[in-house]
Amino acid sequence: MTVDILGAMQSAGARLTAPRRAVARVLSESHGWMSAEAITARARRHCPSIGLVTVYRTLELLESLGIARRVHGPTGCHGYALASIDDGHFIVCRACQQVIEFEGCDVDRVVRRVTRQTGFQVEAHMLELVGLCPDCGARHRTARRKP
Amino acid sequence: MTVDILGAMQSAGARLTAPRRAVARVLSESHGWMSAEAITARARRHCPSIGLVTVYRTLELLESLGIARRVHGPTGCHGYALASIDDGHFIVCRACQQVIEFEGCDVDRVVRRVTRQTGFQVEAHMLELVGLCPDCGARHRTARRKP
DNA sequence: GTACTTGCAAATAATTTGCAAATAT
DNA sequence: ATATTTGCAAATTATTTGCAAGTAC
Repeated sequence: MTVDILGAMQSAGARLTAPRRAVARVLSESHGWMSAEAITARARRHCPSIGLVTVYRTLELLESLGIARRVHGPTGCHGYALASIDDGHFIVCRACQQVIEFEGCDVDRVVRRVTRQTGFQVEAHMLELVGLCPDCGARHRTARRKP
Repeated sequence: MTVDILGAMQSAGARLTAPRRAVARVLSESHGWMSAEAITARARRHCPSIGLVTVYRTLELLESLGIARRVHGPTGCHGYALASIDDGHFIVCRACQQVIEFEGCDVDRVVRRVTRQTGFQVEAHMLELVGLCPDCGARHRTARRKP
């Protein structure tokens, strides 16, 4: 595990249980975002008794610790992925659900401008890029060449 | 109605029905985002027989025409608001749900950088700012002064 | 007149809550 | 020992679908 999820949970006063370890492991082994359902299925490999509810609760915990973040699709907000960068953002592949995190979103300039123009006091922002990862992009181009 | 929603629907080949007029009117009179449920309730004033399902279908239509856009909250994606600017973005007041649209998000620079760094081919982006509108901000400060 | 729309009821999907049993510390 | 955590079943909330009746054009 790149990020010390277990350590972070422990320092936060949360108990290290088998279900939580399982969710942490699944998330850290995933290179994309996963639905709660998918996480549950995978997590059962390491903790057969785990239920969907516990996964939701663990995700909630990880989210509050800034370790996981929701991935919003145009259809809804149905995914979770690990977030190692503080205030980082995701770029998501629409084909294979791969997620890469990036930091520095240059949004400060916009925030300043919009603050000035609207009088709003901006507290948070949400940025997500969607597209095709290199592999899916290549596959896509190949597919189009010979329809 | 600032934007000619009805005209746009008509040009798209959609029929101008009472329920659709009602939804268009409600959305255009709203200064914030509204849930499908809330839109239905308001729309009944103009079209008493309207049902939630039709509202969802109308919103889907308006969204496909680029006239309405979903508002994503941290908790989910449960709102809709009018979108007059092509490729515009929202700044949302977390207290009163007021929504103001702004354009130009300076995201191009980030997109170019992330494209270079990840090899992703970016097709879309999603940006939303959350904060307090001037009124709610003032109210908030007043409330804190005398707790 | 006909193809598009509507509204209902029911289906599906996503997430949350109550609570007794299990367990990490 | 004890407060936290789990998993189930059931409740909620959000959204979609099938279909007969209604309606804009």
